[in-house]
Amino acid sequence: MNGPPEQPWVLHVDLDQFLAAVEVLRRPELAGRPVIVGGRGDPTERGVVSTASYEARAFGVGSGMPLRIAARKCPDAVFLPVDKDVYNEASEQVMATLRSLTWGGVPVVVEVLGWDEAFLAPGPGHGELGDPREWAELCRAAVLDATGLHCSVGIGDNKLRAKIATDFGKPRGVWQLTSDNWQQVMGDRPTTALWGVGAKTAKRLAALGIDTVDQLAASDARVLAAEIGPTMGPWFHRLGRGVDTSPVDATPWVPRAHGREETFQQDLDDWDEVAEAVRRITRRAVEDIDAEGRPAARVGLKIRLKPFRTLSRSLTLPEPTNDPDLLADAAVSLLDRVEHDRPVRLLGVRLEMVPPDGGY
DNA sequence: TCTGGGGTCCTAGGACCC
DNA sequence: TCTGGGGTCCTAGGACCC
Repeated sequence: MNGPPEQPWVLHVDLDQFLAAVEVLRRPELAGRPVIVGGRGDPTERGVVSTASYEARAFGVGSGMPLRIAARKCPDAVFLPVDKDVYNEASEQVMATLRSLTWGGVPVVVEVLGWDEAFLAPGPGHGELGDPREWAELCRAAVLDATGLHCSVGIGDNKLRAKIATDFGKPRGVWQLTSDNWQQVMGDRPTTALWGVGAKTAKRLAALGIDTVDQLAASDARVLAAEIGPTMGPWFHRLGRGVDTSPVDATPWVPRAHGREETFQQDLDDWDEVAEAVRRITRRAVEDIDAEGRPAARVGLKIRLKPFRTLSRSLTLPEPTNDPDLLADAAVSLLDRVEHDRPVRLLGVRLEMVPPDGGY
């Protein structure tokens, strides 16, 4: 089954090694060198790799890897700090370029997925669309021309298939995945090849005798519903068949929450210091909800203890507020619900905002 | 060897109400 | 003496994604 009939094709555009590419763009002398962006750019600190350039990936460096390990694998790499403002700016330039495109005589619909990804579909009332591969190449050329950044494009008959297709096209390529070749391309692959199936879910499915996409597609949806849940079970079953009817939707994304967190270079033993850190991190989170213009309705605390264990605590405020002191007090009060018996490695404060139309 | 920081959505159980 | 059935809200935690 495909997406909605008015969107016969969906494209997924994904920038190649986005953070590293943006850094090379402003420092051309780095071209061809292994570049690793992550943390504060100091591989002796606690932190992980956000993006490694293809040159660095050749040494076995990848996203999520601790910077210290990355430095061991690739000692000659250039380590750079994450510079959000610059990536935001580059991202907006890319998205503006995509929004300016037309297909079938009308503007495309663009759904932004993050810094470096977007879904595209022909807009309502479009005319003849031609070969989507040709259009995908035009799209790649437009992004390169406007920003100097390379991207890959997945073509699908729905969002799910377009998204999965992109990986096969990387880097700097185009790949098409539809109901015609879904089973041939995906059938023998493990369930983790699907968007939304991670290691934990794969293990649960394996316990039901489901290891491959084919087996998931052939499974009994009622059994999955009973074993995994009435919502997730049938959804996984649809994933196995590549079914997705959700439209590409240009409605601007409305954030529901903002959070800040911090991993300490040295674990905190002193719980007065922990409380102080909670206050400091809360104030930073308040900046984000202030920028949004909506007060917080709930406060959540995330705390990682050593040995490695992550806890969360949360509460609903009596009244929504953006008062930094009230929010800091609320966040600190959540510490009372955590045993003070182990050193703290990470603290996070999450503020859930009042919905924009919700009122209160 | 050590495991970031920013998010979203779903589930399950308890409290509470009618 | 036995405590239904439906609904909402709150909290903790799991899983996943980029």
